[in-house]
Amino acid sequence: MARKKLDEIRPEDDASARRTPMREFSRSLPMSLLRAREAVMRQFRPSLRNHGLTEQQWRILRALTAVDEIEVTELARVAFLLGPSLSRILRDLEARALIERRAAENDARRAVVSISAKGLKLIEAVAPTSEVIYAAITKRYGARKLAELQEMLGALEASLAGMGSAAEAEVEAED
Amino acid sequence: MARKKLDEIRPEDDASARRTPMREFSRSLPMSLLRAREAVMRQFRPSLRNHGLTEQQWRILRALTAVDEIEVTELARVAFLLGPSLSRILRDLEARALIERRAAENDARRAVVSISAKGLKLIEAVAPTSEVIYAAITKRYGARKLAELQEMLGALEASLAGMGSAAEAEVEAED
DNA sequence: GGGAGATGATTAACATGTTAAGTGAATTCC
DNA sequence: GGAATTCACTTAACATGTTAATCATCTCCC
Repeated sequence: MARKKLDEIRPEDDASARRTPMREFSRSLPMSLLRAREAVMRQFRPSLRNHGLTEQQWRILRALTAVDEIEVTELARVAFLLGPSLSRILRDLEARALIERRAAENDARRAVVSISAKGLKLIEAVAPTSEVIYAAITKRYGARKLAELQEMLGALEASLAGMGSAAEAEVEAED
Repeated sequence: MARKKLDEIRPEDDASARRTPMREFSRSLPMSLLRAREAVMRQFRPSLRNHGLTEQQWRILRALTAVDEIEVTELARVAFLLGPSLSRILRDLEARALIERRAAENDARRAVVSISAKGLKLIEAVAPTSEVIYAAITKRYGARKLAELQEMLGALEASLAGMGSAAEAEVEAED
């Protein structure tokens, strides 16, 4: 139960002595992506917060400015939110009169959402600051490098798109 | 209030007609990072779930296998979790006897955490599948390209590290 | 045209993200 | 050496992530 104290082993021996060989934790791909995204979002969050918006609310309003109206399912795909999150947020945004919602013409199951005039006004108040931040990031990191990074991220997403979960064998083995 | 109907305008006119010029939403850096990370985590989540672990619980146990024991604050830094999240998760992991906790010797404020034998056993049960998945991702995307991507992500994080929020001027203006 | 299954959206339940406030212990500094 | 401050951690409160279940509609097919 009790494991070796730090002063009984040299730090370099630590990993090899006890562990299943694994990649250094902090260098795993999920952690790299998480830290990079957090570093970026940390720049934007204060400005959004000043305008009473969360990151996800901003994503939704932002997506709505690009279309006249859109069905909820399609909005979820575009804003990259799961249905339940989107349901809650739309309820709140509608209560704040930032969006409008109506039923689809030919299918009572579907709902169609659009941004309101008030929502557009809010977007226009936030957008300039967001652009300034984005420009600052681009300048710091380099426009070319940024484009290359985005291309590589898109390629990663694409290469994993058709990858059936490698855990499937394990699932079956434990059923 | 009412905005143009889709059949009253041509789709190409839509954006330029109403919007503050902004980057195409789906190509923004935060969205690219979010989608890429989700594509990766989608591969791992089923396996973790089979073992009753969330992604964050796994991160914590994983980090604990690399050290003998560690203070909570340092663990938060390594596992990239905020204090409140970590507090809750440690409480749960302790209740499941996957970790052990004690007070620091010279400072009653600090808590020191370590993984238990049961926790180690769980890690060793999950690790092989995780490695298989990681290997599959690496093969699909390319080992060299993956290394390059991680390097670029690290550089992005580093270049933004010292960047005071660009929203500061805005904050002061609205106070 | 009606019942079985599929579909779109919401609700439920639990875990985490995020900021602010609280608590107890150590440090500072006069 | 004690009040004020700082520090480590926890709680609180609210928003979102995640999976499962529910509900209403729609489609298909007999």
